[in-house]
Amino acid sequence: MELPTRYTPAEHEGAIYDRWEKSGAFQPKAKEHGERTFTIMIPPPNVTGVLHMGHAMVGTVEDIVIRYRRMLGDAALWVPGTDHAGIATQAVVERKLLDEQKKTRKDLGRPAFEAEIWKWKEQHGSYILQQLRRLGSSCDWTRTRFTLEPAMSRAVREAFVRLFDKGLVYRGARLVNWDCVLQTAVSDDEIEYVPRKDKLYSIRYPVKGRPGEFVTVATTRPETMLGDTGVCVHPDDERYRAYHGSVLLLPLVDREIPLVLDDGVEREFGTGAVKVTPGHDPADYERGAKHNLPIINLYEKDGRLNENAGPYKGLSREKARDEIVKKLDELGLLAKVEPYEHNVAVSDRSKSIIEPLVSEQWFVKMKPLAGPAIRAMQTGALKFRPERWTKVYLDWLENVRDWCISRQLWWGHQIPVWYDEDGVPFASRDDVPIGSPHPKTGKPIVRQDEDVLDTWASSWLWPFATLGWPDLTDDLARFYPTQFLSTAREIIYLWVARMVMAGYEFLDHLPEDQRCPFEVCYVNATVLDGKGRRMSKSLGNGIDPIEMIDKYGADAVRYSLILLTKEGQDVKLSPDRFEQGWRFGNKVWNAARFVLMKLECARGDGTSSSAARLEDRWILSRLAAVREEVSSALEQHRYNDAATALYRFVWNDFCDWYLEIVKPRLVAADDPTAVAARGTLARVLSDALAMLHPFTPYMTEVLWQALNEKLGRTAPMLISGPWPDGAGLARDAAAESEMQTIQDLVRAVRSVRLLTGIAERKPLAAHVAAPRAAERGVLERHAATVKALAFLESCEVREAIARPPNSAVAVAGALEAFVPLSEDVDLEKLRESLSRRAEKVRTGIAGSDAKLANAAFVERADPEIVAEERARRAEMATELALLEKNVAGLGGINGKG
RNA sequence: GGGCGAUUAGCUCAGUUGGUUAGAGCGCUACGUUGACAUCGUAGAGGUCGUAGGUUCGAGUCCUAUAUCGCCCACCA
Repeated sequence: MELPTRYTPAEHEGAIYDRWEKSGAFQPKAKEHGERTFTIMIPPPNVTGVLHMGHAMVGTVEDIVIRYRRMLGDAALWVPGTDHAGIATQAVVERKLLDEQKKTRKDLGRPAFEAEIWKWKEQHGSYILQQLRRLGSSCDWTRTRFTLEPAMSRAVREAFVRLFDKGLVYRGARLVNWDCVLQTAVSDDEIEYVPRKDKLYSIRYPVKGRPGEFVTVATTRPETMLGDTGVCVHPDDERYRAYHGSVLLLPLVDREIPLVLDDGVEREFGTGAVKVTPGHDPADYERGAKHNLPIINLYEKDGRLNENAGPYKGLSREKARDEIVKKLDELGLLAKVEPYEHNVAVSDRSKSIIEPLVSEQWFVKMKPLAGPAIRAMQTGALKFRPERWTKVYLDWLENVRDWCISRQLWWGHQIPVWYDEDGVPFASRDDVPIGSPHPKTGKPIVRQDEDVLDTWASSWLWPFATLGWPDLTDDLARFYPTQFLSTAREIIYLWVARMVMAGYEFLDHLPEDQRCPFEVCYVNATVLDGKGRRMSKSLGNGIDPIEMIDKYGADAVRYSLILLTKEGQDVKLSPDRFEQGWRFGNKVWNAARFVLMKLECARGDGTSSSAARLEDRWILSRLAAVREEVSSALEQHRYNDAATALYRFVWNDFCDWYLEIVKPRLVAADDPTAVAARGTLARVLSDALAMLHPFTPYMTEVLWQALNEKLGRTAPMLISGPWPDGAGLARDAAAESEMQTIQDLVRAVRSVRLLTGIAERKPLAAHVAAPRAAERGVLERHAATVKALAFLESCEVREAIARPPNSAVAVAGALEAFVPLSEDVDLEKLRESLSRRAEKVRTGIAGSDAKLANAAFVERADPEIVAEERARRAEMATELALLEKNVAGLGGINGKG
């Protein structure tokens, strides 16, 4: 089979992926004694989701890791799946319903609406997983999970009931973050603060019994005054000393509210007097509780004012604000309005302004769960990459607050709590029929709690629920705990920390040191746009990974992402950045194509291990080096270092030098030395493809098949490995050093050509002065190589040579190469170049002298370092002498002399 | 208010425990195409490593301060 000049991803990717999947390669291999398992659980994307660069990044890292472990021979398992994403999904389907049928979910009713969502999920729910396949993700699709499937429900109920029975979950009326659009509570972690230009209103509250006297308060939300039940001032604030113990008259409603002393009040801010609205402000809620102030709830679930707002009942928050400000102004109670910038709490999902309000919700006590998750860090059971996230994780856990887990939604796990006629709750693993007796009170059960659980209350069970928990399945025993989690920093609190808590809390059949759900949490880079901004839908600056895959191929997208991304460091990405990966792929493809063409001439011997020739020894030494580098980088999660090492090896060492050296011999099919070269070629290409496979799986698989076919080898697919074991490979310092001499001379001669304008391929005669016997030997033995690479028709090497008349010269270390010129050539550029080089070397010598002249350095530095410094200094001096001699020699008119 | 990250070539970024004359890709300049690849090759120009101190024989690398940009947490009405 002849490979085409261009690799066309679209022609291969689908077919290769099918073959991998059908072969069962994505599934962990059969269980064997003493096996090592390696498990990754995907961070389940929202079932409504569309693949973005963040997913691509996380997915690429995961796939590199799982492919590497699979090739190493581990029983590797990567479990895929999606998250039902309560609010997000419900919102999508509600919108669709409204658009298509002009109906709300309430029009449909709960069962019909839920059916509608399931229908939507069946149709669209695997979209993002299909996209992950395009990326090459080698997940075990036979185990695809969904956080709302029945098996997950069992796990969720089990977890809830256990917490309920231990008293770690409770129901109570608390001030929660209320999303007025979605009409549900959301947790503290689901809101964000956005800066907003607003107004600060100062309002006069009349003092009872002192006509004409006021206490003035400042607020950004005047409409909440209707819920005020007190005003706080600092006890030492002289301005208000006269009013201590006074009662104020709340304007508009004339409610009597006390002036309360609280040393938590900032005297400098505003007027130093704070209105207290315990029902609608978290800080006021606490102040109110401290001073026993009543709570007044002003709002309906949709954010309109309720009957407690008196004449303003039914108005929206905004409308009420306008009306109230207007009225206060009329009454002369509006003291001041000034522009003010502050942070406003906004719901992550609906982007609507959060209204804090008091309602009955379910909460999880977090403190007891946090302890083991903190210990996991201390015992080393859990590690973050980069390590700095450890602190972020611990800070959150140490200050963790109770978690509001009930949501007033229909899409989710309905809370497994039933109430008797007195409202006494009862948590159950199984459905409880209405009318059956409450196990504690004996009274009939009348209803199930209507709320559903926060999505994270199912996804925190993901690492073990996906393996069958609460049943103690074989899978659970075999694959838990997992080894690696690749994720985004936004969900360290929401998901990562909670999974760790859940692992310790619920897997109590395991010894404590085996409960942590993953060993390493790799926090990925955040992908920014070319201008350094976050990619977001609203900015429209996102780059669609699928579009990039269509254009450049999955391998190029993966490779580019990894090459650009140092461990966890944000990356600015513009579409053209994918070209680097694409170019590299093209290079690999063509190098392999060339090798395969030449292997065709091999007479069955592709495995010769005798690599006596220098270039063979050299490239195998480089291969040994890169193999060690890549393996160690992968083990240490330095993926970009691994990718870079491979890039340099393939492009610079293999293509630029090795292939160029062996090319002439390969072309001459009857050259007996070509056999050894072919053995080397096969070995290097094999190992390089294997090491590249985790990064660029598709192309390497195609080439691997072609290589094996050419060699008559029956090998399994590359996806199954093996990872190169380095057998027979070792660093060869002598070969690397000899090769260095050749490269130095060749580069020097090429440079001379360009600086003197001699055509690159015009044959030249070179006279090389090589005072050192070792270098002389190398150049003599490898004269053919040097001549071919530098396009020399002859290359005479001697210990010393006087510069021939009218010749150009190159200096490389202790080597001098003279090239006699047949025509009149301007040597000025060459002289400048030598001068520049001399200047650089002089700088080096000066630095070196400064060091060596420093007695402290010679005495205190490592003797090895000092010896190296002396050697380096001597080398530089040798080179400088040659440079200076030749600069002077070229000094005449056109260098003739 | 607290914490974290970034600051190195025109651009985007590497630089692993302090130790050569600070690197890569892109871009730029010059030259080059009859056979792996012009999506290529060869050579080259280009940087007082944000600033100021300090530690050290020696600092892009460690410490302190500071500036600018970004992110996270908390949040004062």
